[in-house]
Amino acid sequence: MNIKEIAKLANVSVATVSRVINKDSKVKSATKEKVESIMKQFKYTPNSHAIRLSKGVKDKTIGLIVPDVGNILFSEMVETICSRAEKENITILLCNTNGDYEKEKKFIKLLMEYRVKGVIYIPGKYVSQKNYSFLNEIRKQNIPIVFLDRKIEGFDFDGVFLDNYEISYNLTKTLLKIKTKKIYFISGALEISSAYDRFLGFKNAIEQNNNFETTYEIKYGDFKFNSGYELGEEILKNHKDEELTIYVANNTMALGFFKILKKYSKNFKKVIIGIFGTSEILDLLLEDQKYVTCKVQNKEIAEKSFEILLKKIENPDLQNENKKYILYNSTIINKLD
Amino acid sequence: MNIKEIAKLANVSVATVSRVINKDSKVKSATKEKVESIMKQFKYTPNSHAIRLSKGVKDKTIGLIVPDVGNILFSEMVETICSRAEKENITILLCNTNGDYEKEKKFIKLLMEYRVKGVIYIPGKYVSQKNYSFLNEIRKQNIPIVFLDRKIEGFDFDGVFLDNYEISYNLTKTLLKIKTKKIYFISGALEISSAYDRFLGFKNAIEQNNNFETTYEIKYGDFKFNSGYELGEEILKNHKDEELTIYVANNTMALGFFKILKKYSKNFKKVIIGIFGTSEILDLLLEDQKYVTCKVQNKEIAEKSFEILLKKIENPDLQNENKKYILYNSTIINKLD
DNA sequence: GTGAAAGCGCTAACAT
DNA sequence: ATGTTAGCGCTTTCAC
Repeated sequence: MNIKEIAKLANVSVATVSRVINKDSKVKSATKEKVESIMKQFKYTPNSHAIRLSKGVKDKTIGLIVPDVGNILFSEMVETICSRAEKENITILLCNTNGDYEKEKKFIKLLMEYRVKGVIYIPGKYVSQKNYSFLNEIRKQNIPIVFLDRKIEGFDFDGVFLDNYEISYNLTKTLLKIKTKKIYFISGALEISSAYDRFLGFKNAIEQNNNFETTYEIKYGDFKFNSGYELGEEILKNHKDEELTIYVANNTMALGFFKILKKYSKNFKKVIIGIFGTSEILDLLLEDQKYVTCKVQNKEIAEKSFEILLKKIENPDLQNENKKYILYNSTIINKLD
Repeated sequence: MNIKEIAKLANVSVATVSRVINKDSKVKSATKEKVESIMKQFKYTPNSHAIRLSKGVKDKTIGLIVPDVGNILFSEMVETICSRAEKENITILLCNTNGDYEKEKKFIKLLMEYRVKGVIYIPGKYVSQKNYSFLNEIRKQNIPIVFLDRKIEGFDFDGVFLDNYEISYNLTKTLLKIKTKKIYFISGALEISSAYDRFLGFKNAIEQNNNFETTYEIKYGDFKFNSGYELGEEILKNHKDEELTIYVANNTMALGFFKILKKYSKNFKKVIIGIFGTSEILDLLLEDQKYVTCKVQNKEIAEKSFEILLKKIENPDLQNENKKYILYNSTIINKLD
């Protein structure tokens, strides 16, 4: 149903219909009502592209692909990007993927169709069996894309990340200052690049810094509260020693771990905790603990990713320049004594 | 710069340029390169509306206006709405306002220009001196709009909210079961409808349920962590009695309050806390406390707002039907003994 | 391999 | 107060 058909049905010209739509000029109220009733009857809604094309409106929109806006880590990134975008009069199409491959693919295609000016992409898991060629397609369209926080192997795009490996390595090294037989590692899914790099940093730090005196055991979680709680319980209920050393790969799981730790804490004389990332609340909870942590610069990397994207949007000639991978390091916060 | 001009500069037809843009058919590589270099040189990017108009693509987008996506309360709402929207193949334009009137106005106008199919609107403060006539304009365009969580006085739109008054009234009533001389109320800005209704429920509960034996003092915060901390300190450092009763109007401020309470807790024998809303982390912190709280159904109201919007989008005839204001009540969680 | 031209659905200037 | 019509910038069929 388009304006022409409405016009015909109402026995008026398209111009009149257009006027009615836009509550514009002086249309006789009789005709106005007739047109409106026809529009209603046929559930007509004007085509936004036609309107905007004829009005000469161009718009700057970018796509923002996020695993889970409900997660405070990402929502802070989204907020940062929104605020910067607003200043540039750039509008944001928000795509929440749940970390799901199919949705990521669907959204990328959608954004291409929308002809967005650029994309900031926080992937979920990278599954090597899956086909990520949709990333090639978007490149062919010359739409700049910047990875944020997590990467997909094998694609040469710009990206801004935490230096997960390095930070985790240093954090573990600090943790090892307290001699322990064993460290439990509560990990995120290793298909997520950040989780993998954190694990790798942890593993290498152990292997390179203690002559293998310390062993470790890894538990696979999903970066969420409950998995910290549940994996924590698995560990706590089976651990007989009065000393416990544990490394939790993100702060949300750490909160879950704390919840269960409270229940079991009487069993342990000494609990040492390493946590990748902290937060105001975590600090509160950790007050009486011995722990090692670091600040996660999520807002900073989000902002940086936007700046890079902006530059690419404004200078399409840079599009095929060398891609930038930027890593943000972070100082270790040592509260071991 | 448009396709025609590019064509002219490259000495080819628009059709050829179009083919180059779309990496489409067999274009001689010489011509292809020539066209591409011209496009690059003039920073040409095709007009998305023209493309989509000619391709016959229609899109369903809605606008989502939020004070602060970085706030977990709202980000959970956003997540809920995103997920539902994705199922309906509806795309979301995210507008982060910072609670700022000017931005709200700007975004509403933007969304009208975009001809979005509908809007979900979480306002910031309602300032009666400001001019909210942009809401009339969007109504004239027949774009359905649903208020979420907070309202603007004087506009007859659909909306879904917590029953802030009722819940707060009940919460306070429960709190009053413990006799106290005075209750401190850490409030949000009263220009925010939810904050105001919570205060009103609190006030009326006190006045109606204790023959005015209990007095109260209100402190004005901004619903954020720091304001719980700072207002908490104001209260704690001046309160001489060993008993303290306090009502915090949202859970984020409650966390801030906890932080400062830890510092002062030795001064008090008995601290009773009322908190509007809770969370997994708050529960953790409250474990050894006497408190009254309630679950805030933020996801539920978000989902409901989407359902209402969807119905309006699908049945434009309902557009001018009676507006719905839906209030979500919540049971009080009583941990006083 | 390339071009000419119709058409996508609307707006807005100009006519009447 | 209403109609006619030339665009808006692109895609796509059909010719060549």
